[in-house]
Amino acid sequence: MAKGAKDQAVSERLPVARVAVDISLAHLDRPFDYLVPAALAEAAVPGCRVRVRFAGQLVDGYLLERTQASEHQGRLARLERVISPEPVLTPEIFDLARAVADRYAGTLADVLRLAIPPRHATAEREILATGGSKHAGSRPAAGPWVRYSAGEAFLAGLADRRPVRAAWSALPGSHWPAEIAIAAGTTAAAGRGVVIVVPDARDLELLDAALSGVSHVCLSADLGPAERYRRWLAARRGLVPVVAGTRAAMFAPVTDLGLVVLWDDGDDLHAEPRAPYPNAREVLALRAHQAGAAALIGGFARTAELTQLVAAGWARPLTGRPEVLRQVAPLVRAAPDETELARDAAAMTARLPSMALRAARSALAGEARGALAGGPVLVQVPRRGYLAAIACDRCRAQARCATCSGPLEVVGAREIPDCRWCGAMATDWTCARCGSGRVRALVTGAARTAEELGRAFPGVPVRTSGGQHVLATVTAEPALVIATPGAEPVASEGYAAALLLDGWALLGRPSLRAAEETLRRWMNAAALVRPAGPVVVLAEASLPAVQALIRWDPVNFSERELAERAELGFPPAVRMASITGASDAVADFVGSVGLPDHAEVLGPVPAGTVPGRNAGHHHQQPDEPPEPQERALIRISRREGLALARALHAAQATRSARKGGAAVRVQLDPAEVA
DNA sequence: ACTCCATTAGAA
DNA sequence: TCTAATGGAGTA
Repeated sequence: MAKGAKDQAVSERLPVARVAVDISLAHLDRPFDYLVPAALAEAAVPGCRVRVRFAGQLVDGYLLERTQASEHQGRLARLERVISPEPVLTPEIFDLARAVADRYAGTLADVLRLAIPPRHATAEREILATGGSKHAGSRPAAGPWVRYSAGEAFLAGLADRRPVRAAWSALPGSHWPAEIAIAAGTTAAAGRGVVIVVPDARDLELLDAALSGVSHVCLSADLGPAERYRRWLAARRGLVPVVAGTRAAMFAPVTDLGLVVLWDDGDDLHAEPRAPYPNAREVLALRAHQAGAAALIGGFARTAELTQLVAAGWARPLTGRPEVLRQVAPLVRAAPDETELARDAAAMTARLPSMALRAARSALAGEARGALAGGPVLVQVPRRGYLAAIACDRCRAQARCATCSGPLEVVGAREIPDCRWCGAMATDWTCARCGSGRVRALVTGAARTAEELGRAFPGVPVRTSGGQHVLATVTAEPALVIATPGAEPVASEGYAAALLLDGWALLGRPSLRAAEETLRRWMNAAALVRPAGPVVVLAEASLPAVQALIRWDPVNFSERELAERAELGFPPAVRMASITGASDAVADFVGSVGLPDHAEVLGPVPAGTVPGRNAGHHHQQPDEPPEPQERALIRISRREGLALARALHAAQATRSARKGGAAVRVQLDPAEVA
């Protein structure tokens, strides 16, 4: 039998390769079989990257397994190339990625793009020299964990390699990176791997320092491709047992995973913005479940989702001992915001409640009779996004868009306000209530607040942290530290006091999560204050979120929150899917889904527009009219969540197979539903 | 994105 | 009856 070069011999051993192609079309979301040429027999190992001809073109893919025979009836094509024999897709990560895709009605290809960093050939060739110390340390002492009721039991579980799962409520003032480092060190000393995920680069820095005694690598988005791949490979090759990082590290391939850790699980940075929009909490919980690993998930506050995991019996509370909490909890007082005084930055210092000013003054100066020295005072102010809201100059009603009733804002130095929801310019705005045509800023930014406060405390240094300039730490010197939520620096010896000025902006948002999110931000700031230090919050004391802060009781608050959402039929008590896109596309798609019984369709309703000048879509004309978007929600019981995801995926498959109509975005558990 | 194949319209 | 044109399905 004469054969051309193309028909060269096929591998004798396991001649068939099952390949997942890197194409994110729902109807192609399954393995395809290829023949392994004899020349590639050695390199074509399970998990390696390959290149194959698919539908006439060369595409990347991952080799899933080698088998003896194929089920496929037709002729098999051959692997074109093995990109490298490095098995980057481990069995654990494959199972996880498949489960995440199924959970979120997405494709394996999309999840693998999030999970596996691009290859860097040079980094792959190097013999690794990693940052962390090489040998596994000995088991660390329980240290701060003795202050938690179940702390020692949890560590004992880690040491015994048991899958203990904790819903962690960190004690205020605790140095949480050290507590995580002890849990990680205990797991590593027991010979198992650890994955730790924190919201941002600043948290990662703190954690990196705390992990100095544990062999680890840090993964974050700001590493270059080479360094990123180098560290990721170090974990994959089993050279380091512990990986710490931001969101993408949730997929890090550590050897013999024994513990997953997620800090501050309510932070929206844990939600991946790319399809299929997985959330780190869900991914890590799924991963711990599949790998038989322990889990440590939580923060100072408690999310309804984590409470749901406790209610389902998946995790157990890990909370501070009551007697310890009584000693360390900040002394919170509420100053009601009756006069809308904080909304008017110009008058803010003049009219700041005397309680807040007194607290700040004595904290800066120290207390004469006690041993307490003066120290820094943390002032939490609204984030930039909330700052630029504007109101009617005469009657102070919030200025709203004439088209869609969205809030108006002024961006940068521009004169004309535009709508934050639909983007329409409000050229001829008049107040709907009093008819005035003039607007004023409701609040100004942190910089302005800093300026105003500085004037009220002459001689006291003012530091600001937020936006582009985030401070990681401040010294124990007396100073005013103005920070936006999430950017609060850690004070080396704790803050002498904290003023929480952004309550109205946070609580007033039209969001299902407004109260929970507000409490989370308050607690994250208040937790940085010295034990039993003063905290003043500008909000009505009777509000549940304020009560929870005063009593430092995130668990009870969250349980009520979850119960309330169960009553209203909101996540996480139920599962929700959102379908977004052009209006006919949404209607079309929803109609084509073979919905499971008891699924409930809400809408579709208008959902703003896609901005026409989006830089990401290069072929869109700048003057193209923005396309009106609609959104439908589908609600179903948690039990049937997987069935719904499967149905949505199937509908996407039908749609992508015969390229019918415009794309729709399918999102499970969207961050905002209200 | 590309190919293959079935179906169908058109012309001998 | 043959052939070219067209659309839809499948992609190994």
